[in-house]
Amino acid sequence: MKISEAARALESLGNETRLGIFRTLVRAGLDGLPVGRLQQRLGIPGSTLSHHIGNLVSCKLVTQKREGRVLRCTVNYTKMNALVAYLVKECCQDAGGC
Amino acid sequence: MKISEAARALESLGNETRLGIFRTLVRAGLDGLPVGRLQQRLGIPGSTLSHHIGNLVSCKLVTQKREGRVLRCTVNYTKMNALVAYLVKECCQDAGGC
DNA sequence: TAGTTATTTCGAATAAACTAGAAATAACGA
DNA sequence: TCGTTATTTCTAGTTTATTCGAAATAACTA
Repeated sequence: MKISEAARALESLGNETRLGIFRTLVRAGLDGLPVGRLQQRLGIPGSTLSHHIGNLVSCKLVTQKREGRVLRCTVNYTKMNALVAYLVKECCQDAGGC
Repeated sequence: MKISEAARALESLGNETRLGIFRTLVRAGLDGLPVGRLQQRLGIPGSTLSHHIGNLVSCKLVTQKREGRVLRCTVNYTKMNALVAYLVKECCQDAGGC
């Protein structure tokens, strides 16, 4: 993972509203949640919510799939795990290991 | 860890310059590095570097200790690990487990 | 096709972050 | 105390993010 890609994802999660959306989706698991359900749970105006979800999708932390009238959002666990791994990798390498 | 605290730390890491500083310190391990050494390695103007280090320190991802004329910066591994844990905790809890 | 629900896009106001030069402070050694 | 090195604080210009109402689009149902 490139540093610019990691920074982009961390920046996305570094907004309290987006982190709230993301954490709600993490708890929801593999099935995810429709946008409207997120709106119910979080109480955010639709345009604001859509803007933040778009941000999470654009850096691939969240994926979306249309199901009729509903857009279902799901955490991209592969991306999440890669991001977590990026933060800690090569730890203490310049000092000869932890 | 509160969501506001996690978002604050993620926001800090979500800037490419700061992420570069942080990753350099992660690789440096427990001994960390003086500010000047970071400046040599990263080639950032002093005032900009100081500003970003201050940001990392203010959200406790990095600690500083004066050693004579030099200020040594070290990653707060406890905080780093807590942040990583925050991102993945309660995963799939609303769906009955992963 | 008309109506309804779900969601996005547009637009514009407000707020905040990033950058870096210059000046200030801190700590040491002569 | 003076000079030198290390780092921060000040300041200001520029850029970028956040917010949300209103209007537009998408998909279904009658």
